[in-house]
Amino acid sequence: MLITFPDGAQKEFAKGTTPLQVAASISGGLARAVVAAKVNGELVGVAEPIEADCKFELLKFDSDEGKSVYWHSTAHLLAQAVKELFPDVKVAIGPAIENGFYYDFEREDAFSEEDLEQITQKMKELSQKKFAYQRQVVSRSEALEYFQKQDEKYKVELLAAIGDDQTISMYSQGDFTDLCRGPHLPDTGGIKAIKLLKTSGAYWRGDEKNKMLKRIYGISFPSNKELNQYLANLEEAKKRDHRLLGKQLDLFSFSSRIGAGLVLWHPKGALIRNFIESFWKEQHLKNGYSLVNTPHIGKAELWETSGHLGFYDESMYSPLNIDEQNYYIKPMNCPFHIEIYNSSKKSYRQLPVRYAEMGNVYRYERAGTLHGLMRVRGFTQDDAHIICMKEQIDAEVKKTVEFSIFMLKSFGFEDFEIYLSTKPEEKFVGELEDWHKAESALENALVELGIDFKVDAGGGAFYGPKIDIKIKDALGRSWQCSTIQFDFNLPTRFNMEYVGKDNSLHRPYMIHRALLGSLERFFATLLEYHGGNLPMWLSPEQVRIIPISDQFLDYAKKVENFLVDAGYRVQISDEDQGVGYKIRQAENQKIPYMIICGEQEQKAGTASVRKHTQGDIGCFELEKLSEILS
RNA sequence: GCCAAAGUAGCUCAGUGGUAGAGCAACUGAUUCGUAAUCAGUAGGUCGUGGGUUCAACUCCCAUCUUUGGCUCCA
Repeated sequence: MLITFPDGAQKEFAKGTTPLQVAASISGGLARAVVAAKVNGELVGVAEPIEADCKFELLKFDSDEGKSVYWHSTAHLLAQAVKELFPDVKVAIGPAIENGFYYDFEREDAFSEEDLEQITQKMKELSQKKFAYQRQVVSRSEALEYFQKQDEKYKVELLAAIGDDQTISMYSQGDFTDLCRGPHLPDTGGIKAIKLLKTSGAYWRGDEKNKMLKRIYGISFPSNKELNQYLANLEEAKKRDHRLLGKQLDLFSFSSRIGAGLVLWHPKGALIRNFIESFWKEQHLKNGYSLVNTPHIGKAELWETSGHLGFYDESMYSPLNIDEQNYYIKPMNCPFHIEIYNSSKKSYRQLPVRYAEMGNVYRYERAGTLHGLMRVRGFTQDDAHIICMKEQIDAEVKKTVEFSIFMLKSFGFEDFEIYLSTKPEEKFVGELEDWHKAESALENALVELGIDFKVDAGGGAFYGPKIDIKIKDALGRSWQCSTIQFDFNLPTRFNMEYVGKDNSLHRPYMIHRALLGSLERFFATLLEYHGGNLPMWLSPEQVRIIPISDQFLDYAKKVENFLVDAGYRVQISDEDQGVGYKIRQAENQKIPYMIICGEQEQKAGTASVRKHTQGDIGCFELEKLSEILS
C-alpha cells in the first residue's frame, strides 16, 4: 500500500504496517518521540495497523493533537493508579484538556494532598512497567457485560448513550480497562513526568442535578525539564494576577464588612479608571453616540415589562419597598435606555439613536463564582443601545465591531478570541427572518473586516445572536469583555416604534453592546495583560523624582514644576533614604520613569532618567524630557 | 448553590490544648547617601465572627462571613 507524507513524498509499505514502524523506517531514533499519527486526517494510535493507501502524518508531543493523545493516555494512567490504590472508587470520564487532563471519580472522601502524592507515585510505578495500551473493538453487549461486572455504573450509562451505529472500543493497560475512543500512546512507559495539580468537585455530565464527583486535574510531559518549565511559567503567571497587583500597587480592595463582590476603588485605581472612562467618553462622542444617565433602581412594573422578573429574578437583589412599591436595583441598563427612547415619538429621520452610559449594575452572582474583579456583584457596564431601522443594521454592526476592536487596541490588546453565537435550537423569541438578517449582518461585518472568528452554533441568547470578544487572563482563563447583541425581545415588550417614511408605525431593531464589557473586568484584564506595567497614559504616577539627598530637594522641586507644567503626573521621593531604596520603591510601584537629581544634574541643569525595568537611559536637558518620557 | 482548601500584625508567612512569633511596612533617632533594600530602637494582634466542648481554645466541634481552586451559572 502507498503512504503519502505531508511534503508530498510517497512510499510503499506492507499492508498492516503501524505508524510506529513507518516512523522507525523514515526517522530512525526519532520514532520514540512520535505519540500519534493522522491517517487520512483521522487521529490514530501509533500501534494501530494501517490497512490501505492513505495520506499520512506523524505527530509529536509538540503538536496540539499529540499533546491531547499524550494527556488522554495519562488520564487513563491516573484512573489505573486510583483503581489500584482505592478499588472502591468508580471511574467516570477523563479527557485531555487545553493544558493537561482530568479524571472524574465517584468517591465519598475528597482526594487529599497525601492521596495525590500517593497516586503520583503509583502512576510513576505503573509507567515504568510499560503496560501496552491495547485497543479492542467490542459489541455493545460485550462492553455492557464487562462494565456491569466491574460495577462501573458511569461507564454503563455512557454506553447507553452511544449510538448503535458507532464502533465501541475499549483500551486496556495492565489490569485496567476503560471505555474509550482513543487513540493512545503505545504504552505507559512513554509518560515520563507527571504532576497532579489540583482537585475539585464536578457534576456528573456537567449537570448540577446529578451527583457531584471528585475530579483530579493533572499534566504530564515527556521530560522533567518540560514539566519544570511549565510549573515555573505557572508561577510566573501568578505574579501577573490582578488580585496580587491590585494589592501591591494599592489599586482596589474588597471588605467583608461591605459584602462579597463589591469593589472599593483606591485613589490610584480610581485614577486609572477615570482615565479609561474619559477616553471612552471622548471616543463615544466622536463616534456618534449620545451619552445618557439613568437611575440605579426602578419599579417592579418596569422589570415585569422587561421580563427580567420572570427569567432573571434569581440574579436580582431583593426589592426595596418604598411607598408600598417594590423597587429593584438594576441588573441591566436596557429598560432605562428604552424609556428614554420611548419618552417621545421617534421619526425614521432620527434613527439610528445610540445611547451610551457607564451604567452601574448589581447582580446577585452565586457566591462560588466570584473572582477578584473578573466577576463581581456590583459593576459598571460600558453599555450602549443602538436603535435603528432594518436597512441600517449592516452599517451599524460593522461600525460597532470596528469601534470595539479600536477600543481594545487602544489599550494595547492584540490577542483576543472572537465568537459569533447563533440562534439556539429551541427557546428563542422573534421572527426567523430577523434572526437570519441579524446573523448575516454580524458575520458579514467580521468577514469584511478580515477578522478571524469562531462560530458558536446555537450559542446565542434567546433574544438574539451576538458577537463576543474574550480576553485571556494571566492563567489562560478566558473572560468575555466586548459583546454585541441583537435584541428581538425588548423592542416588542416595550412596544418601541418609529414613524416611517410611509407615515406608519414600525418596530425598530435594537443592538445592545458593551465594548469593554465591564470596567471592573476590563481593568483586571488590562492589569494582567501588561503585568501591572501600564502604558504611560494610564499610569497614575508617571515620573518619580529621586533626589540623591535633601541638599538637592530644591532642584528636584524645580524639575517637578517643570514636568507638572508639561502635563506629567509626578511625585518627589523625599524620604530620608538612600538612592537605591528610593529606586527600589519606584520600581516596585511600576512607575514608568524615575529621574535622579544630584550634584551633577543640578550644576548642568539636567535630569538623569531611569526607565522602569530597563534601568538608566541617560542624562537629558529639561527641555528634552518631553521627547524622552513617553 | 455544590465539592474542596484557607483566614494569625498593614503585607508575606511561622506556630501550638496551657493563654502569640519573624521579615517587610509604620513610628522615633542616627545617617545626607549616585541607579533595586543604611543602621539602631519603638510600637503594633479579643489568632475572621458567633456559639459549644474543656479546669484551660488561636489550636478540637458546630454555625456563619470572607477568600482561593474547580463545577454549575453567566441575559
